[in-house]
Amino acid sequence: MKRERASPIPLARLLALAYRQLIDALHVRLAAEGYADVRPAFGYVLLALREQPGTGVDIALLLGVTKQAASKLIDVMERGGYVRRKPHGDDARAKTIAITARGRKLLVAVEAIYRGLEVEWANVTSKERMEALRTDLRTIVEVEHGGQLPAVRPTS
Amino acid sequence: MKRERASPIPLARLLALAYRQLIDALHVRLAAEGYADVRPAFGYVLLALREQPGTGVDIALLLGVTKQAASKLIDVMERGGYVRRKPHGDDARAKTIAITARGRKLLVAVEAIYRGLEVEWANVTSKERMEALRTDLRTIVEVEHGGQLPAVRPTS
DNA sequence: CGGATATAGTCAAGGACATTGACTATTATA
DNA sequence: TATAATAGTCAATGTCCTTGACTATATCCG
Repeated sequence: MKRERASPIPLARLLALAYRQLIDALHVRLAAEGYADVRPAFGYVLLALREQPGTGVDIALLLGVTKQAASKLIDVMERGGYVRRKPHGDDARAKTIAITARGRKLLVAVEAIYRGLEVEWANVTSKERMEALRTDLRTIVEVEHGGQLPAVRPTS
Repeated sequence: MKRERASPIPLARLLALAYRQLIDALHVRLAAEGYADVRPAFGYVLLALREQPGTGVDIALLLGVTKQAASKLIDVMERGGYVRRKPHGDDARAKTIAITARGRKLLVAVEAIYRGLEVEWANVTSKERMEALRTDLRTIVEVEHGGQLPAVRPTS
């Protein structure tokens, strides 16, 4: 016990490290399953499109980036076969971006990997503590944003 | 209760949102105190240099980036007056990077802000839950890295 | 000892990924 | 129906990181 007094590890650092750990492990395992071209933002987009298709602007708002950035991301996702652009029925300016079968398969793979990772985490704490972690983080984020989960903005 | 069954919010998303929330609030408050030029990586560097000076390579390893990237960051931090480069006593190739008085003041300000933010978080959960959060995150990260906290790599 | 090799730091070029700005086509408004 | 707002794209730029190349100094080892 040299000097435990110095400085507790900043919570921000712990959050960053835990996040990176999760994301890095996810992408390692995805690559092993044949999804080597997946970028972190893909998941957020596909999760939104799983329920129903959306426009480029929808996705820009979802991610909290400009529509130009969203457009480029969709380019990449479309090249990878995860989404498809189609003409929009009601609005000739807009395009409908829809998830593809491959996109849905990716989501299923991601969810399986996340389940595995969360089990691993629960093994070093406990099922209850992991539940509390999830609940508390959600509460904290929602309170700050008036009960709604905000856009993601994965990086910074 | 429409469809609660759909999909639980991924833990990764909660971690990312909580992290951003903390970092964004920190920088807003720092700017209000006259530290508008502070970048997220500053804190990690200053925290390491608070105990003792280090070299550029030390900082590159700390951040998990190349020494070129570290060098540029140090340029910025030196321009801001938070660190100072000095010739290294023992090694004429190396330079000693030391924290300045302004750097120390910034750390004190950061810590005060973090304390305030963690109190705010504890107000929406509880002191005990926040303690558990910190403990569990630390455990999870340490277990994955053999009992040691790894480098930061803030973004990605 | 002294030549091969490793290391600290920097400069330069390029890449990844975002931004702002400008533009077209279409839709909504007044 | 003129005017303003909106969806999408292209181009240029900015930030921050990387790889590659280089100099100066330190260390290793035959």
